[in-house]
Amino acid sequence: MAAITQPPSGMRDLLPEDVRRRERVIGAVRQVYESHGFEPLETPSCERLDVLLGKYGDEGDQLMFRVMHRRDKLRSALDDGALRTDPERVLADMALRYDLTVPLARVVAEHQGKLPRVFKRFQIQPVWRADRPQKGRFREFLQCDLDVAGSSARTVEVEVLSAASEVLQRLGFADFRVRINHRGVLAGMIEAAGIPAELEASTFVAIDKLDKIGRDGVLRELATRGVTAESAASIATMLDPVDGGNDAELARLRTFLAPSPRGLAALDDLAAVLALAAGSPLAARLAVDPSLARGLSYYTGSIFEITVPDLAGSLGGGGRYDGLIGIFLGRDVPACGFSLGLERIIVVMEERGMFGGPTAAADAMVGIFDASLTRDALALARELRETGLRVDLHCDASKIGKQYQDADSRGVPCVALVGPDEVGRGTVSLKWLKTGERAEVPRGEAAAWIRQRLGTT
RNA sequence: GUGGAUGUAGCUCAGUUGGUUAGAGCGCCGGACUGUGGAUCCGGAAGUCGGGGGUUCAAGUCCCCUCAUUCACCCCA
Repeated sequence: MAAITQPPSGMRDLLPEDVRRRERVIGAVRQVYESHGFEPLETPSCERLDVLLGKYGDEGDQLMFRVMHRRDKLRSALDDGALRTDPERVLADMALRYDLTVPLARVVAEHQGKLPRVFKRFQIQPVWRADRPQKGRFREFLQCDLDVAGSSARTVEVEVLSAASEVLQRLGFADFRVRINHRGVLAGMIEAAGIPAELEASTFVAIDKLDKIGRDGVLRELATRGVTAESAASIATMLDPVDGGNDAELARLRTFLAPSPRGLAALDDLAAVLALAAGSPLAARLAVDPSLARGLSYYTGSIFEITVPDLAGSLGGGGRYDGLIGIFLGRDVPACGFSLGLERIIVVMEERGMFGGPTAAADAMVGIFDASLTRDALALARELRETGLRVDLHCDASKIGKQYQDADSRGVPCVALVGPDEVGRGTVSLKWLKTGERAEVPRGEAAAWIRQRLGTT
């Protein structure tokens, strides 16, 4: 039986063209993040299990890829009395990181003395989730995170969202929305609707499905989660859409949240963020949406999500998490961040044809006229490379026509060749494949000839 | 983890109520064309029909299991 050569489910090989596309997108992300004054950070792919568990909610704990104990520790774990009741906890001591936010929180706690009081960091690294793959969802994917730890100023929210939306703008997206809500608003809604606090998390989930299952769907969902019909109806009313934009939405919510001081404070918070964003390119994208909930349990304040019409999930999400670092450090440090999902951005860009044609690996290829002239070909390639051109060398002296064909099939725009005649005259024969133009020029002028055409075609 | 759809050549797909040696287009390789790619023509290679089991005289086709892909749910980037 032949070996299975597919990578593990939900994980992918990236062929050269894939890598080039990703690098283009990553380059844009990095450039924008750096332009906002954020510093790079990298952390290990694994974390201790205790660092990760309990930070994301039950679902998150289950979707973590765990790393088993090795050797003797594995053997003794197999003898552990708790093996049957909690095997995943007993058999594993590490897990692949599930996001980049919890590792950041750990780093802030671990290296507090070495980091600036307000730490603005970006991090572009893969994360792993043992989810079932589907469109735009993978088990290994790259997150592009941007966070500020150490400040509760609302400028942080605006900076983080501005950077994320500038990335998308620069990549050519014209139709994304930045949805924004606040955990305090949600808590206030639940309080005002008379739903007991222990149903809060469950209610979040139901509310979050509004755009997918509609108002009636949310009512049904709330009922199955144990919310009374009266409370559910009250919540549904609070979610009804309003005309007139964000100000009207805030005003409307203010009437519902009157009985909840926490809810009103959260509205003030949201209003502050909107006010700071006013007049910026971000402002036109921002949409207050009381149905946005988000499942990760560490969020405490504003929460955000960026969506486009043609993808069910989001291109990115984030929020404020003022309690997470405190779990590691013992005293709370406010923090807020956003994460763009590289794969999802690429899925949409590919579907929309936003990448254009394939890109070539080299600017020119040097052919080998025959085996006796191999050294001359090597020398020519060297000369051209010294001028900064990307130059491929045909690997052998196959038939000349074949060599031209090889160059063309790889998208290399130019072939340079030295045969016996050229050696005698000190020249190079050049051909520009796209136009068919041919020329024989003195060796020293070959690079200029190529460069001139690279710019124009 | 739950549900649906789909697995035939490198790619896209045909393949009749089960019936001889499983086909096409594109791509690939070679030739026509021994100092120049793309066009045309000619020729060629390429398949454990995802894997295993079953039914049958006979299975790419029917049944079961399994694996993979994909879409949706859950949740999320």
